[in-house]
Amino acid sequence: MIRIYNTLTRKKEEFQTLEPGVVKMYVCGVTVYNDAHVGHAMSALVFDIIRRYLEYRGYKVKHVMNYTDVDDKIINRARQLGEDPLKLSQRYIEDYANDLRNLNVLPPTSTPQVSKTMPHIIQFIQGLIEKGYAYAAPNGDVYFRVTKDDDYGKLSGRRLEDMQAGARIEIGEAKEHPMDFALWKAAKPGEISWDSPWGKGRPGWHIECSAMNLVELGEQIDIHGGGNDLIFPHHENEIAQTECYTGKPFARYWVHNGMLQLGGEKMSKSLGNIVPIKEFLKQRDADVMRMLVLMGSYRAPLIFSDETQDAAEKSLERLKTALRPASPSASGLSAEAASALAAQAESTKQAFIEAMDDDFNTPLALAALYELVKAINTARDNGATDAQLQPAQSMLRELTGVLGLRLQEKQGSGDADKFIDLLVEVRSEVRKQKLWALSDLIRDRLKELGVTLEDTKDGTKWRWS
RNA sequence: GGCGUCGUGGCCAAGUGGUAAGGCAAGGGUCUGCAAAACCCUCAUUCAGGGGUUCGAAUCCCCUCGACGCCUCCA
Repeated sequence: MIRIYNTLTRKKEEFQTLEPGVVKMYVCGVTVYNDAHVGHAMSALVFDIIRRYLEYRGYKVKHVMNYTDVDDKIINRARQLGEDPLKLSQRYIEDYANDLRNLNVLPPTSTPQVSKTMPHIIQFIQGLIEKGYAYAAPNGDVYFRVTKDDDYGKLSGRRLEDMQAGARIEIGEAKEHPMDFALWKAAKPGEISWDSPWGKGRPGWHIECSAMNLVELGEQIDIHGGGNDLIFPHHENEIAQTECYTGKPFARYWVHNGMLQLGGEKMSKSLGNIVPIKEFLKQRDADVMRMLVLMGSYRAPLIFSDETQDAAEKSLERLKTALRPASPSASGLSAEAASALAAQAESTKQAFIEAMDDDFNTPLALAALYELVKAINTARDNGATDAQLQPAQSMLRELTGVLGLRLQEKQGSGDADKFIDLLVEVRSEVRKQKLWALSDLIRDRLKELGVTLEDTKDGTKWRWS
């Protein structure tokens, strides 16, 4: 039985889907106006891992991730660049999709865009007005009437009175209540706009997700996800809109990932302390970013530093060692030892599932994998053949695959490999003559070039590092 | 000011009532010409601090201190 922490109830709950065997999952994507950073990557990775695990457990997952392609920031950026806003956002949509691909994130089953959902958004707003949950102001804006929604604030645990106490709220003249929020914004001169019953304009931020959910997944969904910075106001307002419109509970489980921290602060575009995904991938393998996410709880802040990245990289190395082949001169394992290894593979799988079932406890799941790593390496040291290692290694591949790790050995560039082979061969001759200084020089210099040599009783092995 | 999350060894981190997982780093050992990798051993009487509940608390309650997120766009 899978248990998931639900932000709405602040508790772990048993996971039961609306429809047996099918998970409807909606995850808030990004606003596309510049390069996505590793904080976005964290969120994408968290929900990719959740999706992969649910699929592993036999669910069919409908994974919807939206693109906000109509927004103030996009309009401003487009104006700066003298570019059409929708062309600009389209460019960044492709760019982000590419970043996700490079991070080995499975493509969502659907990626709706605001600009392509306009009729549904307008219809949604119309419906809210008809039911008295929204009103059109004289200036052409349409607002949601928070006072009409009895349980407004239930997701973030706020009360309207508390929020009014906040000093930073400005009372818009057109609003009935200071916390009323825009469903539709009247167009300013020269701005991109769409026709509506309330004049030319564009949707407010929150309504798009309500509308896309309805179009893509229906009135009720299983999982609604996103970063915990979206809990208020975005998801709060989404619940309000959708539940007032449909009269039904919206999402069963609200799942929020913690923020990625750089230098003790949240990484965000507005703070400017960002590391773009592309920059990260120039320095490190995609697995490193994923490992970083796996090493901590998805709900907790993730510390992004050179130290944590190094640790993630080393941990990956450790997983990879277990996948290396047996010694060619292996004498074979006793039947007893071989079956012990098979037993370890099975118990690791059970422990892995148990850990992941408990709110996707990836650190605990990794601990289970390291047990298998140790068992495999010990078996190899004790003379296991490839055939004997294979079942356990397949299990390790299977489980790390569920987490989305590729665990590929580093590749060199182009034709270098055969020259390294040659160099290693020459060095072996040098070693036979016990010319240690020369042979160590070759090893050290290759190390500097990113090639690690290991002298074993089966000869010298090398790999890119 | 309000709401929320949280504070576990040098670093990352699991554990939410039964006596501290795991990874990285570090030290010692086996192996090696020396390394590397692997394997073995060591590494928190203690869980921010102070009270309380309990036979028993890192885990529950209260207080204090501190960090982070949200209350404005934000994954």
